[in-house]
Amino acid sequence: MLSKKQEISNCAARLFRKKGYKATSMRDIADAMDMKAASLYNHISSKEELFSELLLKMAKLFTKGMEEITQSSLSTSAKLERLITLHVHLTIEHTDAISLINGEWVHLPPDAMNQYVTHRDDYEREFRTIIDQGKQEGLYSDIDTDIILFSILSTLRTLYSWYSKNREYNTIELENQMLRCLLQGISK
Amino acid sequence: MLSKKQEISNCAARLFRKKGYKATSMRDIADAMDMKAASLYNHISSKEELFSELLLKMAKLFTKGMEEITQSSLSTSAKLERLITLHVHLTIEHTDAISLINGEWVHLPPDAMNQYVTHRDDYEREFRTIIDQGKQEGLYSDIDTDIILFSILSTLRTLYSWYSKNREYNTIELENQMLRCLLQGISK
DNA sequence: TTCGTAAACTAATGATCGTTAGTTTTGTAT
DNA sequence: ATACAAAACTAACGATCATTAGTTTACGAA
Repeated sequence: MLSKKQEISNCAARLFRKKGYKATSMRDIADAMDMKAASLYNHISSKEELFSELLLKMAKLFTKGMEEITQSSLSTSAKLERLITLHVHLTIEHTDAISLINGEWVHLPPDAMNQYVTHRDDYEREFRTIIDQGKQEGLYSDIDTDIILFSILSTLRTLYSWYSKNREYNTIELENQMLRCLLQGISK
Repeated sequence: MLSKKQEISNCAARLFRKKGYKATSMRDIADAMDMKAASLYNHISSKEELFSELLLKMAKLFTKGMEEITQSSLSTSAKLERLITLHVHLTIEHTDAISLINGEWVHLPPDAMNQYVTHRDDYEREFRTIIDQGKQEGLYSDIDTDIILFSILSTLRTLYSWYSKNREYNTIELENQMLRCLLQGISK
């Protein structure tokens, strides 16, 4: 069974996603939890912290996943494939919270913002390293690494919105199609 | 020379992008324009309308571009290429306003929301039709059309954020790399 | 049953929001 | 110079916000 705080967190993630952080009031969250706004403060300390914890939790999951991949002895191409499936898995398991990564992170308070941006920059740097390594090994085309990185990440980071409308999609099949689409491209 | 209303609109687009619609106050916009908030109302009628006009203007530009492409006699592959360059051009010319398309559109008031969603759905339907046509012609792989569409659109719709950090990129070269990346994929 | 605490409640505070009313300034055409 | 309108200003409105203080209820342990 989930703790009340966890319930509130899940509830907030859903509302932050639907209406945005600023447009979601504590009263909105309380209504969805069937309580009064003031009662929320028996379980959380502030709206900002509720939000920060959601985003930093996701950032840490990505950092952890990236560490496991970079420290593995997998081939470069296998590492990139693992990165794609990491995004697919985290998207399926944390659909609401992951949606906040794309735009809502700008509302983080300064301290959480710094932590978040550090996680994000580190993640992107490691991602870029893997692509560069693959290019050196002759695996990938000579398109600008930054463009490849941006293209793959923008698709993976938006997957949550597509997945929400297609939840019946088999996880393995979704992984498979994403891998083919992002690696081989759409041309025959 | 730009009208004052146009100046306010550009200014608002920049702030809405940076801080989000809800987090941007009329006083923020006024400060950036070097006036008082109340004075803005000599030129605009409300914050909501200012925002709606920005988003609907972009939606109409995409609808117009799509119409010109679908009504042309170009080959299917050329049509898809033109769609990609359409996104590149609109991104370069309306970087701030286009950024609102991804997440901020949820704050549209009901009437503008209906118009916006209609534009968006029509656009996606036509995009899908072109991809399906290409598959029938044997041009593209048999990956789920929805996944191809989502993958291409998510990249094109996020291009503004990448472009903002790489404005020195030559327009033609950017188009070229996007076309290669989205059509041929990254594998050699 | 009683005690103690966790968690709900009501009520209110100060801040900020979009917007309006009423007034003054600015700039231009006569 | 004068008249007039456009556009700036000050001041304030009602609404809503996150949060706090103080109080009551619910409930398991003794």
